[in-house]
Amino acid sequence: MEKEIKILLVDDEPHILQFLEMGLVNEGYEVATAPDGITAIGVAEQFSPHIVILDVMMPGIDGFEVCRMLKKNGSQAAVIMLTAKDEVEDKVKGLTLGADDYVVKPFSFEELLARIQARLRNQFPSLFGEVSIGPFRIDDRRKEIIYQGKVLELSPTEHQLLRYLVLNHGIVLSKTLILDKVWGYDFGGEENIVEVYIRSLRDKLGDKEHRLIRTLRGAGYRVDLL
Amino acid sequence: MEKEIKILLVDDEPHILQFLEMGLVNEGYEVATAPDGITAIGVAEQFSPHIVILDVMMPGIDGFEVCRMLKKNGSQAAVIMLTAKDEVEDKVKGLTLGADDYVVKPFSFEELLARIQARLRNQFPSLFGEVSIGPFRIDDRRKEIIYQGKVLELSPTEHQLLRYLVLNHGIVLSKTLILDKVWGYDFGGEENIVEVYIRSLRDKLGDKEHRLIRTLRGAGYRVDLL
DNA sequence: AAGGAAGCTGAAAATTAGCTGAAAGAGGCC
DNA sequence: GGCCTCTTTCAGCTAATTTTCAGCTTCCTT
Repeated sequence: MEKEIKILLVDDEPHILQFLEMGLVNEGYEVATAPDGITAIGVAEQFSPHIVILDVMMPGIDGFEVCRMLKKNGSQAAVIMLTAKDEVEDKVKGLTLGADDYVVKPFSFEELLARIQARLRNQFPSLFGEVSIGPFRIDDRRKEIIYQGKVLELSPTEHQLLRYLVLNHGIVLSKTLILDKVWGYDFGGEENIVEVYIRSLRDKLGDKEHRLIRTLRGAGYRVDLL
Repeated sequence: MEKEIKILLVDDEPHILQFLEMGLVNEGYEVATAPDGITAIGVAEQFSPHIVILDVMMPGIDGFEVCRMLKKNGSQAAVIMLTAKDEVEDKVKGLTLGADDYVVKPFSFEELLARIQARLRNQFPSLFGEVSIGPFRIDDRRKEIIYQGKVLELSPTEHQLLRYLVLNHGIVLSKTLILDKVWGYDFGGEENIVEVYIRSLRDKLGDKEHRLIRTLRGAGYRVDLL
């Protein structure tokens, strides 16, 4: 597996916090959260995140202040601020105070994700770069998986699943584990969905004999690179 | 066997505690237990476990708090939390407080085992590695047993049984014991099933003379490495 | 050598895991 | 709205696996 990228989320609204956290964990990031500025400073010290996502409007210390303090403490983290539509002039203020990027509420999760990745590429290029594993190449930047030189046409879930399987090739992964890692902890559905997606991947990989993605009855699945 | 891996179990229900302890000891782990959070903190300090398995719901200090305190005390341990189905949002909370993984009750023992091993691999890779015993190699990651260089094709039960026999080679194992360890304490069937499976293993190992898996009439079976 | 207990064996019966195709549901987009 | 893709559920199917069982062999005891 690649090195874990750590993100600290700071927002006073538990809803948003939870929503973002689940989404980001699901994307494979290591996530910590804090409900206010003070906590955030403390957590950041121990957690040393690569990225801090900061709500501007918070009770107590506001986002700008947190940002300033982080930088003062020598944090390497890139800071992305979340700001409401009618606080646009804050943008100027924010940039001068060290924030690296902005996302205006309401925003789509995909947009935030894109910003995060853009930042990471700028700030921590070493963490990036596509991985080649056997006949696979995983290009996170392009969100592509290349198999035997050809780009696979995958749905988002298929992509995540295959990525997870390939990065953990040679290891048996139970359906429950896969469900947790790919679908997330709160997924309420049946394990059968894993089977369905495995099938779809096998189809797209031309793995008719189930040699690439092997089934270990009663145990799970394992990718064997040929 | 990885004899020196230490696990601390914390749960207020004696049933569960005992059940898990037996299972884990059986798997070769060194196990300590604690019935509540306070005790757990104390035990952890002396025992310095590699893994702590924590029930979330406990009288007195709850799992989250214990987790936090452990980390504060500089514990290296990975923390796996046990949480009830309807406490799913706790998952989110837990991860931010330092737990490394979750298992949702009710869970199978196998599932917990898989999580433990996954964690160990992440956190203490040096402790890991497949075991070679005589002509056998047991690779738990791949869930494979190699005999004389060839991968054995085993059903789940066959795999467990052979693994248990080989790890305890040289020791006579009674059918009752085997039944308990491989089939579980609640198995209601006949001991004959052990004979049936032993036979199947002998077949697959080419052990026609019963020299590898020896029968000790009235006592049990013993694996003799040649 | 007979009788009985313990273990072996092959096959049948019962159970279950995983596969599959199709259909229903959920969003997003024009 | 209507159309698209993607996700999820579902039920029937298949085949692997587990379990039972009855008859057989082997070994021990007397």
